[in-house]
Amino acid sequence: MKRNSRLSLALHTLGHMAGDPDRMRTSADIAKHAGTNPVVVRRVLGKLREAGLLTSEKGHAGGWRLARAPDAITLADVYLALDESLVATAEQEAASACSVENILQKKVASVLEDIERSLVERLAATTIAEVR
Amino acid sequence: MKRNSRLSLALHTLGHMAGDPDRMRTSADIAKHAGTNPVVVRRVLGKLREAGLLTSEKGHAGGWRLARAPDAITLADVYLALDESLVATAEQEAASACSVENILQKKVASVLEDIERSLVERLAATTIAEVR
DNA sequence: ATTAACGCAACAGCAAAAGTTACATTAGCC
DNA sequence: GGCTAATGTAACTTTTGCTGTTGCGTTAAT
Repeated sequence: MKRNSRLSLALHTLGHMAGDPDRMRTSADIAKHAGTNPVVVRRVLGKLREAGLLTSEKGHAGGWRLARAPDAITLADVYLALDESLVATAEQEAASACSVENILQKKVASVLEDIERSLVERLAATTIAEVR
Repeated sequence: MKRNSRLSLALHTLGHMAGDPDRMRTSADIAKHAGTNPVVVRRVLGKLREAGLLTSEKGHAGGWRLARAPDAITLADVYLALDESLVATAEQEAASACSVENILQKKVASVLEDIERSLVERLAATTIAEVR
């Protein structure tokens, strides 16, 4: 895998699940297809389960499945579930004694927040049913 | 210093320079004010010099100064000069055999490119003369 | 009871960034 | 001319976050 791979892994997996929603997949299957490790898969998909996008079942015939219809899951849902950001977060620091620093922080933070919002909007326009 | 500190360091320094453009500053002065190391300062400011935003002079009375008027340097100029990105760059990979992956990559890359463009636009709206 | 799955914690390995040291070069100043 | 104070740069160390890995407990189907 590569940098910022959690989102890639998540989207990739959900994309495939969208194409055959009833099939149960094990983390080992998924890992093999994605070229990574089952534990990593469980780590990432676990977050999606917390967010209500996936369900997992333990035991012999266990594995992972979508928790709702593929066209009811957007790329933004996945992105937000992982709470990792594709936009650098402004450094939240105690207000410094230096006014230049304070003004800059406010400016940059406000720009980044807007950008992040608009990123999420854009991602919300596509569902995982549309990526196969 | 903290994560993504090159841009912070650069903006912070240029902000101060904008307030007193004729004063020559040594990397040691700047490092002290920014709580970092002169070599790090030279590394970062060196990129700004390459981009034509700063000039440096060697030798006894050497140091750093703005290369143009403070109101002719935008935050975008600084951001672009450092060619580090606040928006994660889409992974440029050889087209995979997996169509889901290919479609996703295209979608995500296109969103990220738009977002990056709009970030630069937003940063271009503020000059370093406005942050003090 | 066995087997095959997830859940989780702990640790190892790696890569990028920052920090540091060291030294060459340059330019002002006596 | 020699001294001093600055940049330029390379090499190394340290730190940090992420991925990968191992190990083991728990759960459920057969």
